[in-house]
Amino acid sequence: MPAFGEVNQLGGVFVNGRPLPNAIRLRIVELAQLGIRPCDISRQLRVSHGCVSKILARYNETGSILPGAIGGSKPRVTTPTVVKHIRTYKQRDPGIFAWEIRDRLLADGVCDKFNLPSVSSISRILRNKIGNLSQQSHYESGKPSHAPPQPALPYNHLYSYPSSKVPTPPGMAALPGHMAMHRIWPSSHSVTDILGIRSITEQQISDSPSFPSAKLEEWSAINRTNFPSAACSPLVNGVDKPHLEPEAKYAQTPNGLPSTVNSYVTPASIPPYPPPTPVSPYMGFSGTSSAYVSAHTWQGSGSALSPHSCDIAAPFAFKSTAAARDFHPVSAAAL
DNA sequence: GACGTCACGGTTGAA
DNA sequence: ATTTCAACCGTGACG
Repeated sequence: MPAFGEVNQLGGVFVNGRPLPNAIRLRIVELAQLGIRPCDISRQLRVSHGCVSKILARYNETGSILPGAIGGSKPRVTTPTVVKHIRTYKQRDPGIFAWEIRDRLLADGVCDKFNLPSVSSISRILRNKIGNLSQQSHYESGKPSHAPPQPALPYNHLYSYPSSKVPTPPGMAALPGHMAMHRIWPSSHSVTDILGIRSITEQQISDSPSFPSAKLEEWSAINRTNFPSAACSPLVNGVDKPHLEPEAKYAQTPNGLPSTVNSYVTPASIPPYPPPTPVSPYMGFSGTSSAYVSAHTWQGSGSALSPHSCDIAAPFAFKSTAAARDFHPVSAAAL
């Protein structure tokens, strides 16, 4: 369980161990593209400069503003296909050693050096998944390559999550100048379908607490981190801390925009610095939505980003089946 | 003063 | 159901 939020040296609230809300991530990139210096962005959004630096660096590298995939295990190398081959090798030569199997997997092109299971993994497979072949083989022989049923999807596919460690795939050009998150999506859905473009992104960007989790599903399919509560919970200085600001949490503007992002400076009206208030971390999110809404010009203001406003927004089809999970229990508890 | 980097303490989720 | 472990996080400090 995350703490109830901590306040950094700049007065911003953050949740240790958790990514910044996407609204803030977006703002960081937006402001940077407007020519605002990272140090100013840091002060303005009350995010540590190290974090700003990291987010901008990642954005420059991957085109994504989204955080990497948190948690989970490394992609499995012992896919059903590999297991099947191991089984075959073992059936053909019950006395085969694990290291021999390993060599054969490589030689036969079943695996390459990057996904070749370790000898210990192979041993484990032999022990746990294949077991006693002398008993199993005749049973198996009648079955057409009945490898372990799951998972149907290759793990590597699933793990094509956006991450600095997962550079832009060869076929997918980076799209500097706007957030090209869609390029990392393996989904067969159209980008528009996935993203829902503005309607979704506006909610997302504004961290609508009521964001329909269904719209987040795609993301969870490619990201081990089902998108954090940030995507659907209210912000406190950009941090989802419903309990900190229960009222602001549900404050929504007439057009459906929650009041969360409004405290960020909009590109069209960026003062060099935020009020040097010794900010209550919650202050910025007190629900004064009007500022953001009325000055909601970051999309159409002719800013450097505006030509790609949809593209900017697009990446924010944050998907998370866990988003609701993350958020609601917290808010429920807070209430 | 600005900024890149990294140790740290933290969260997460598959195995 | 619980534990382990390796992924990621943002902060804060250093250079």
